Formats: sequence, C-alpha cells, structure tokens
Amino acid sequence: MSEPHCHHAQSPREVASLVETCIDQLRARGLRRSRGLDALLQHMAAHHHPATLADLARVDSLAGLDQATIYRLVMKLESAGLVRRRGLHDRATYFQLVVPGHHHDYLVCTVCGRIEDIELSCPVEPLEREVMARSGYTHVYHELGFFGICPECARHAASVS
Amino acid sequence: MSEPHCHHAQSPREVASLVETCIDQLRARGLRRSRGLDALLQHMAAHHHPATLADLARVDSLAGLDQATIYRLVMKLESAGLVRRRGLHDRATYFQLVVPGHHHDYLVCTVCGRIEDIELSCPVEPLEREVMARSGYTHVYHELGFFGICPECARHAASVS
DNA sequence: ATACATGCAAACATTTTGCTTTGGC
DNA sequence: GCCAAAGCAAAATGTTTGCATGTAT
Repeated sequence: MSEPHCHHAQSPREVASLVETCIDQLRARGLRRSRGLDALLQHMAAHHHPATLADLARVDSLAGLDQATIYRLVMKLESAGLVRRRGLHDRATYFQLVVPGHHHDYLVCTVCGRIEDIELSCPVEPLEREVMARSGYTHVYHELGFFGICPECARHAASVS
Repeated sequence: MSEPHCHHAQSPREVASLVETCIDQLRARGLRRSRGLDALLQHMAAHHHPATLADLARVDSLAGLDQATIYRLVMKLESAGLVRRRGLHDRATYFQLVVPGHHHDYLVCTVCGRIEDIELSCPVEPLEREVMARSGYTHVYHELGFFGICPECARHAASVS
C-alpha cells in the first residue's frame, strides 16, 4: 500500500493474496479456476495500469489465450465488480483491476495518446457521497482524467508550424 | 442515449454569437462556411450535451448530412480546439462544443448507460494548474465522471434476483 | 456427467479513408 | 479556377457472438 507508483509490480505476496481474494469471489459466482482466469488475474493484480484487450492479449503470460477468451473473462470480472472499464479517448476501452484503497488518476496526451499515472490528493472522493444522496444512484465511483499536450508533442508541433 | 437536456439553456442570441465566434476561428484556419458546418455548429451551440456521431446524424437539422461528413467536420472542430471528445463507457465516442466558462460533469448508469448532467462545484479546476506545472503538459483540462447504478436499474436487478 | 471455458471464425458496430462530384471563395 | 466540402462506398478497427471441443468440478 505504500507503493507510490501502483503500475509498478507489487510484492509477490500481495499479488497472490489479491488473486486469491478475487478467485474466491468468482467461484461463489460459479466461475471455475481455469488457466486463463488465473493468468489474467495474476497479470492484472501485478500491473494495475489500464490495459485494452489487445494490450492484454500481447502480454507474455497471456500469450496463446484467445482475445475472445480474454474478452469474456474481463466481462465476467467486470460483472463481479472486480474490474472497471475506463475511457481514455482511445478507440478501445481500457480495463483495470479494482484494488481496494487504490485510486488512480491519469494524464493523457491528446496528440500521441500517452497515458501517465499522476499522483494527487484527489478531492473528489467526498463528493461521491453527495452524488449518491442527490441522485439515488448506488455503487457510485468516480473517474478523473486530465488531458493535454505532452512536452514532446508540443515541441514537435512547434517545429512543424 | 438520453435526450439532451441542458441546464444552461441559451438564448438564441447567445447561440448565434457562439456560432459566429466559432466560424471566425475556423475561417482563419481555411475552413469554408458550408451548409454542414453551419448546421452542425448551430446544433452543438444550442445543445451542449455529449453526442455521438450517430446522435448527431439523427438530429433533424442535420438530416441528409452524411455521417462521414459529420465525422470530418467534428474532427476539424476538435483540431481547432472548439470541440472535445469524451468517453462515457459507451462503445462510441461522445463530442461536445467547448463553451468558455462552462464545465460539465456527468453521472452515468453502468447498467443502462443513461447519462445525467450533474451540477456540482467542481473542486478539480485548481488542480489543472498543478498538473501542468508538474508534468510540463500544456492545454490541460480535466474530465470528471461519476458512474453508478441508477434507481431504476437497481429496482430491476432486485426484482430479478 | 455436467456445465463452464476455450479457440476459431464470423457477425457487428463504429470509425476512417478514397474517390468523385459539388460548391464556396 | 482553385481548393475545400459532401456524398457514397469500401476498408480498417475493435467488440461481440455462435458453435464445436476441451476441461474443471
């Protein structure tokens, strides 16, 4: 939990316990502990950076897993509330494992699409309660993203014009 | 997709002036004042609710405009910084006109996809400066969305289980 | 033995591009 | 007349489903 950069790998013990917790919840929903599920959770627990289905299919430990299989697994994880989707202005959808106590905000370059993890004391959490109260929605969470032009793309644009 | 219902209803005069401002900027970039551009801006200035390309193509005043044409217009508007895209966990991308001084946050049902406009004193604006300073990014803006289950879907789910 | 999981291929939805014709300047 | 815009159709990209087979329980 003291890891500053959450997309960095966590200790093997933390990853293992996260995976077990997930699998327990999934088995209660009738899922089986299959090769694919295990590999996918293992990866997503170790790297909770947003990933598209194509990203996941490219991961070594998931190689050989069909993208349709990954798709179906991710959908099941999402239904179980273990994974959330996220739009980052890319044509593809990004997914990431929900890790209790972890919240991520991102900074995305609107030119090259680069996605950076940013640390900030997010002032939005307290608002979730207000939003739930006012709207009657349940299971509310928020998503905050910053968009702008990265220094590299800015330099490039300057040299072009 | 919910019908545009904007809390900042604009007077015809405001809409017209917004459209003129946009067209001036676009002409400076070499765009011509065409039927399509005029109709699209007119609509987007009057309804700044997020809309997909398909949404736009369905609008009466834009009927007859090919979706590829709308696509190209929207891309040009985006390049000019007059339109921003927005992901709302739908498969399609949403677009909306940038109106100076207006900022919108949305509440989206993760079950039915309904999109509601929510008013809140957004505490994120001050952070934009901090993000720019720390990252070196320019033209930074943010996007805040809340996701949850709407009362109707919650009721439905309860009656199913 | 019974489902759920997987791979493969096909269907779908959306975005993007090419090319020809039309229209603004 | 020149170059941008529009229309049409096709290609590209990403998501979703059907079906036959493999595998966990």
